[in-house]
Amino acid sequence: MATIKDVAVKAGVAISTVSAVINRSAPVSEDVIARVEAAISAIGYLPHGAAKALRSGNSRLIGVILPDITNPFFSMVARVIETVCMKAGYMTFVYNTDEDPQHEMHILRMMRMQRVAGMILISTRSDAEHGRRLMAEINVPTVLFSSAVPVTPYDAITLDERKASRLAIDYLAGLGHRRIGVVSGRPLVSTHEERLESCLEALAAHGIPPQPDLIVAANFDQQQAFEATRALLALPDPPTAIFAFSNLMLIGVMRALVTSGRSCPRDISLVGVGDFDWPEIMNPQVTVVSMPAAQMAEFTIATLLAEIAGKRPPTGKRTLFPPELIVRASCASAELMPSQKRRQPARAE
Amino acid sequence: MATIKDVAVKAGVAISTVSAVINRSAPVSEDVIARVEAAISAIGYLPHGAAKALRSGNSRLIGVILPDITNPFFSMVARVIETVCMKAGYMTFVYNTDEDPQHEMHILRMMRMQRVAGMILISTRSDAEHGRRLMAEINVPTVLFSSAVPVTPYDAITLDERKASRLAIDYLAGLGHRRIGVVSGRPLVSTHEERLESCLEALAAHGIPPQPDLIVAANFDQQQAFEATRALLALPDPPTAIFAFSNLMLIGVMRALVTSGRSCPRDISLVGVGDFDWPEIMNPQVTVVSMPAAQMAEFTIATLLAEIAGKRPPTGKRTLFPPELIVRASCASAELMPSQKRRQPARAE
DNA sequence: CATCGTGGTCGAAACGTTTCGTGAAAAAGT
DNA sequence: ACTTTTTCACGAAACGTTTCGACCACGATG
Repeated sequence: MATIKDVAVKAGVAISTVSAVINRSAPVSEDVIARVEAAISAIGYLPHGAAKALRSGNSRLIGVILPDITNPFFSMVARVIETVCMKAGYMTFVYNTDEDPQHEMHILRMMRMQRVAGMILISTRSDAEHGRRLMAEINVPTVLFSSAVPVTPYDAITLDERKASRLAIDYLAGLGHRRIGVVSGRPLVSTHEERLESCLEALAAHGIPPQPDLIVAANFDQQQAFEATRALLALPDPPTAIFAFSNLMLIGVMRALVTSGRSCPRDISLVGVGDFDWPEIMNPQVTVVSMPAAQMAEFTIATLLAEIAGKRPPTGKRTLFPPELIVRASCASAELMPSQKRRQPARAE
Repeated sequence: MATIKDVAVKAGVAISTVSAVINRSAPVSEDVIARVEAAISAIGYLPHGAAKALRSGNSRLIGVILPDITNPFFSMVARVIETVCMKAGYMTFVYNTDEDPQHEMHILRMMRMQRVAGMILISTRSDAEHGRRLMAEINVPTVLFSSAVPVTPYDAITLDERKASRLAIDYLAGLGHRRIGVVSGRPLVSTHEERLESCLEALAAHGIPPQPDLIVAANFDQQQAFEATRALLALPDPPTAIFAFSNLMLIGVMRALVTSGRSCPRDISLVGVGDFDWPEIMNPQVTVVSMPAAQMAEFTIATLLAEIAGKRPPTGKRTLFPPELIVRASCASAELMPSQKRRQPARAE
């Protein structure tokens, strides 16, 4: 491979001069610029990223750590980040954790070895102990997305989780539902904790006491949501509506409904959080609490870039974005439902 | 940040000795190993990736270039690659091209600046001119996935595209369909060209002459497939079945059906290529030609890793994987369809 | 006329590793 | 007891850049 030295001899100038024209870091005469550029394209020179990074102490690399790129929400976020970063002259490493804290630590280590200039961390555990281990491992500008880890000095960008729950529960309760199943996420994840807490508050506000048997945790996992819903439906007095904490879990719930021969919204109503790209092709078209995902992603990467540039120091603050209820066809009034007596408990299995 | 030198002084040994214990690249006494390891964890030393890469000439980086990570097919492939690479001690750069050749070239350049050890290139244009430009830019072990560029020395892993078309057309023709719409991809992409060619062959084998007005190209794009389908449905004599060349385009077709008030499979039958994760929640559940995506991805990365390790030189050969027809509920016998006379042409717009 | 920038160029040091040749000490062979 | 081999540790060079101080020529300033 050609090096900067080859360019220098070909153009008949010093190495440092070539560097100056490449980076426009010092004044160079028109004449020399032309010669150097000619030499560069003549021998097909491409700077060596690692050498640049080593010497300049700036890798121009950004790490993105997320639960699962297979989830359309995260892949969309990753694309936004990639695009913005590329424009700013940064490359991105995107890595999946599957929400496994140990794996997450490993990835963090790899990113630090690459001396990333900054990181975006999505949806990790958020208990204090994990927070401390995280902080020990991170010492690079970082912003948290879609989750809030306590006791960190890092900025966080999230949905207004409490409002999201309220939107869903108010809607369902407004339709007359009193037995509302909640397919929640994973304990210790802030998204889960906050949504769950305000779910209970919203239910209470409608005079509905906590019904522990209707609240199941499915770890933000599609298959677990499927199984949890099967269990919910097998209850002697099953819920008339279900609120699922994520898009993938909503899919799990829907699969459980078709497997059990339930029709939505005739037999049961459904609300999820997180929208889908093509709701028209789903059966039924689901009512969801949507989030301004693209804007959130843009704000996140802008915050990180500003912090890296040293323009804005980390404030440790949290920025909330407002959710929105999108009503489609997966909910019906509780009064219009066929009486629960008429329906048999799901066949034993 | 701590350097290897700090470790060396802390452990009271030479720098080269520390390097030897980190990389197990030379015999070191138990005693010294212990001292060095203690020093490493004491000061929290992490090797500097760029320095390693620069000196050793091995970045341990692999580039993955794909059209769009948002497409579930590609995100799944990316995950498989990430996992396998991580086990082999490589990190991955995943980048989106949106099938834009110019952007693709730019990404290629960035990857070469990072001195990636190898690349996986997915679904690019495959005409000879682009192939030449590509070859000028690439000089690193590479394997092509899901597309074949002619005149390259690189291995390619693809579906057996001809069989995929045959499976779909045989099935549809077997149901009695004679007017079969084809929502194809993008000219110059091998996947498109081969599928289209064998579509025509398969149609001919069933005594169906080419019907140019029923064949539309939608660039593998969901929205374009939507529009193309609208046009197809507005034809005086619309098709009774549609074959879409990709998962996303199939979604576009389905959206067009919904928007036009067509019911599938009553009014029109549908086959796509590429399966969906949760077909149960779709309306209707689609019949598709599926591909063994995970196995293909594993084979691809294994091939690349072997080539990087120098175990297997690039053969320039192409490996085909067999597609499979998965029959679900989106196709009906042409004879059972309401007569086409009874149906009005789609309302003008 | 002496002095002071200033635009343009250069050479060399440094970034944090790996690698290779050297050599001392210990182990093995005669 | 003397060589030969093996084992372990070391020092220094090199990887391809950036960056900084030095230098020179030249026009501007006092």
